[in-house]
Amino acid sequence: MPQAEDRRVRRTRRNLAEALIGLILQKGYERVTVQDILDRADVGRSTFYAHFRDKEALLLSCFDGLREDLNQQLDATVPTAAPRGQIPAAIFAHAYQHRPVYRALCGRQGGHIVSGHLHTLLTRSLGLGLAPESRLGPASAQVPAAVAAEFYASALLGLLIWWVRQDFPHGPDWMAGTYEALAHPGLRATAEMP
Amino acid sequence: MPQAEDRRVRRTRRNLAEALIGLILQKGYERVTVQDILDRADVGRSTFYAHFRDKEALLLSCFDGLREDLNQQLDATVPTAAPRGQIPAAIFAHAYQHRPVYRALCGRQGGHIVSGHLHTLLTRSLGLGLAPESRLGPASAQVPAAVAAEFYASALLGLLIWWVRQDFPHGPDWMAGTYEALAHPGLRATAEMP
DNA sequence: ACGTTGCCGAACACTGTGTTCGATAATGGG
DNA sequence: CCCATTATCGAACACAGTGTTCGGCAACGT
Repeated sequence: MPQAEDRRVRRTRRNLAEALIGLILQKGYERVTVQDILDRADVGRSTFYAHFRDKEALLLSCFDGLREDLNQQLDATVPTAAPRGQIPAAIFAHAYQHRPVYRALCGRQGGHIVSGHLHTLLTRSLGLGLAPESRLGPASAQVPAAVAAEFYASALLGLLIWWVRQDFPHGPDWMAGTYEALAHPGLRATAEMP
Repeated sequence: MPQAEDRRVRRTRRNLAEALIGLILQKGYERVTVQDILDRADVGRSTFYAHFRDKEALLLSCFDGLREDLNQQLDATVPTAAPRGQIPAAIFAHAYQHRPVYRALCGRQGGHIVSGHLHTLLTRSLGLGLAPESRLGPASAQVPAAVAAEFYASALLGLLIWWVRQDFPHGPDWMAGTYEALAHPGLRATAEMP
């Protein structure tokens, strides 16, 4: 039983991923060509296509790496059935830990592909603990859970991307706190009354 | 002095725009080729490039059309220096009026290009009446205006795109109300107390 | 009616994509 | 340590789409 897989495979995939990320930062995802990746990673053309259908598949594999790592981190901090307040903080912390990758995937130069997948991911995560129909927000109106999830996920993703593109001008805790303050002003006012 | 421009020019541009929008709905922006547009619009290749640098330029010209119309509508309803609460409602109303175009530009098939520009537009609009540094939200924490604008703009855009992609399951007023309820739960709770 | 201007259409060079295949060399199990 | 396996290389190829050029024709507005 092999320990994980052929060493050459790991090497190739890692080289390709690193090459792509570096190139995105240099010239932007759209302008990166498969040939660029090949040259930078020093990998043969046929080899590339043996691993990935196209440029986008490679990009998504990078994203998947991050995603797994994030899930692992979430499961670690909160063993089972977590209260959902943890998620935003975990996201910001994770992004801060992996600044270079996030810069490439969510930065100005990154394509919008990853942002889209992140959006889906966040919407699912935030909408997880919500009944299909229920009043939302600390206060009044009857807002369907799906809509609320959409609202909060978009807002969170907006802050995250803004943060990345401004090159992390604040700490992850500050960002998480700010998000909470904007998302649940009522709660915050109560909880932090001097 | 010509009334606007050569009739042929208007015809060509209109045909191209309509062809693009139709094709986006059919096969998605990415898959649309310049040749597709040419065939559908029944316009010569060289003519296309006499008007637009590439596919994206045509797309942006469509977006610009919408944008101007929206601004005009905003200026109409609120003559000068409007309170910013009107903007979300105006956006939802505008989208509802131009459902077909919004479906193409912000729908699942639309590229992410327009969404990006819309995001910029909304962030600017919502951040307009805010001092560079100030406490935000009805309650506590000291949130910079730029961050708050980012938050609200992303949330609004998220709801808008969700709405379009669900094929407008609610009225524009309901959407605007829901947005307000989620964005300013404190205000809502006060304003709508029975 | 006329000068101007936009349109056509076919040809062209060019860039990038994705596939194929035989030869070579690294790998991990026995 | 050896060997069967398997990943990689590299070069060639067909293909799709892009953006440009230019002469002739037709529609336009005045």
